[in-house]
Amino acid sequence: MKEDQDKADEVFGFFTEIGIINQLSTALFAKTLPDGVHPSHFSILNHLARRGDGKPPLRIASAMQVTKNTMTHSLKVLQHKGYIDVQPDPNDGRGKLIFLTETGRSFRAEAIARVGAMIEEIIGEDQIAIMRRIHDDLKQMRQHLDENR
Amino acid sequence: MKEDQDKADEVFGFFTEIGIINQLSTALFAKTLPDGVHPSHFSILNHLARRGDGKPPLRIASAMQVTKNTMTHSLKVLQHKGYIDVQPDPNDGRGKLIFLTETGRSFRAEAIARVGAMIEEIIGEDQIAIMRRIHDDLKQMRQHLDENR
DNA sequence: CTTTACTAGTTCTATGTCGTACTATATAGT
DNA sequence: ACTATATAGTACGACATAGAACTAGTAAAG
Repeated sequence: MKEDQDKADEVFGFFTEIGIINQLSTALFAKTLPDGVHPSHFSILNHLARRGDGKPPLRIASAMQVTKNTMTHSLKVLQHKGYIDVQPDPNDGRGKLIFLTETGRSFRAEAIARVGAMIEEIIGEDQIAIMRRIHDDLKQMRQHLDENR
Repeated sequence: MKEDQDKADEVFGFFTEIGIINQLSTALFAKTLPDGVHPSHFSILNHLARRGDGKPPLRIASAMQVTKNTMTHSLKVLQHKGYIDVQPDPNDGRGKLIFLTETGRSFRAEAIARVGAMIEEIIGEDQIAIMRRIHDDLKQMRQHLDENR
């Protein structure tokens, strides 16, 4: 019983640490982004730019690990800001396809530049070393949680 | 320039992984808690039980890494559920002190039991090993971010 | 074909969190 | 003592996110 408690404490402490790091990095990121754009919204633009646009919302939602409800909302915001273009899927009457606009691409470029500058300022050699050291372990942990949810 | 881009990608990828792990673990945790109690609310009860109650909201807020606004809201919920007791601070006319009720303590005990069972089911030797391996690095990263926000 | 089951997206509602502004009390500077 | 500044907590509004119920279109079974 005592050991169970210790184990629970260890697990709890670990995920608490993860949560705090996530909170701090997200806040830092949000402060850096222009025009009050939320990190999750930037992530969508970034995903579309890197992996290619013209994808349906549901695909993007699963890639971003959010529900489709959230994606509907986020896309509405991005569309209203003129960063994306929403078109019907010609092959599926229910579906839609999301495209980056030129405005969206240049916004992303500017955001990347700002974030890059922030990273230069805050993330040093030590932090990069930590990231490299634990990256594989984190990936494995993520996969395990993903498979057991 | 190319190297800057690579570095930014690496940093971005790292925090993305952290974010996903946080999201998955929080969701898992939330599903396990009884009575629809939010993880952050459980954390408050847990904190009071472990570190001792009779503390002012602001102290709890800084320990939980949330703003005092959020703490006001969370405490209102916990008070409404009868898990905590809010009393004026006799030494400070502005302040309040938060105490766990018996209901709150037994709720926490039940939650601990459920979470413990969930952990037994999902977190194996490999995961514990990962946690131990990277714990110090995570702590260091958290401290660095905390000092540079 | 027709019916049934599934999938894509939206709407509505609820909730946790934060930012800003505010009140009330406490402390420091003069 | 008095004034200025700081601190504890609250009120209000904004927003990202999730769950449940719903619409519309697709696919599979008979």
